[in-house]
Amino acid sequence: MESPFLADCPARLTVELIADKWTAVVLYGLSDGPVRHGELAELIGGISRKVLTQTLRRLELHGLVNRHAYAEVPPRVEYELTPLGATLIDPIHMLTEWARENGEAVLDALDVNERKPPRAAA
Amino acid sequence: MESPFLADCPARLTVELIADKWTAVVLYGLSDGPVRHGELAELIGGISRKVLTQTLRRLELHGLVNRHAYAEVPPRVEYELTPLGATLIDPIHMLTEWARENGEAVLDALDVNERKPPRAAA
DNA sequence: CTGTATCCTCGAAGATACTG
DNA sequence: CAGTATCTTCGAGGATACAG
Repeated sequence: MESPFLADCPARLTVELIADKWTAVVLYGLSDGPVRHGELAELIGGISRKVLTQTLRRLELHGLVNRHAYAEVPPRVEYELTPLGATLIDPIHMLTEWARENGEAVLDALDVNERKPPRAAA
Repeated sequence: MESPFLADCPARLTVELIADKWTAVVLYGLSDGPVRHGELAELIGGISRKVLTQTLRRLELHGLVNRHAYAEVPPRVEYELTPLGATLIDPIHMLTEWARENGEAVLDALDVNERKPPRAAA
């Protein structure tokens, strides 16, 4: 009943780890070194503080990100990739590069296909 | 107000294209050549027909997948990657390879971190 | 500055039954 | 076999206000 080739395979884990609106973007935002919470929020743009925190928490939990809170006033908290997290940057870069190269083509296809009624295919 | 480095960049497009529970898996399932609807469902496992169809439709719309319906009885419909869609396989493979190599480490981290109360960090 | 709590919306995804 | 329609559930993510 269960699944053939991917059901419990680790690949699924990774996909689910990244497959939300922000995770990949957050990781990308951390790829140049430690960043503060607010800084990261601005860098990314469009993400709410709550969701950013949630995302970072999950990444921390999964061992991909380290959180370092400085006992200062005002508070300062920096996040950075763990060595494990850093290894995910390459795959993510592949995706962004793909986008840079093929993003236009996707938009074109979208544009063309939207002019045709859904199932009037040739 | 808007965003710094990724807001409208094509990378976001790709992430959003893949960032759902099934898209990457479906693409992966098509990476070996044309597959029939039901075949694909079984191959993936755990996906409902409805969601599979929806996913394929969106991929078709974005120019990543081709749908070929044969006028037979019983009906046969095959899906396959377009050349554009095929270029996405490499990045996706990167992810699955990452998972194969680091999936365990992630689970370990998860395991360790779950024994500590959330914010009692050292 | 950082983080949490609460409320709310919206769409993804599942179950099921039905059509071509 | 392929696909659609309907109903429902569930959680991600946004807004806001507040706390340390």
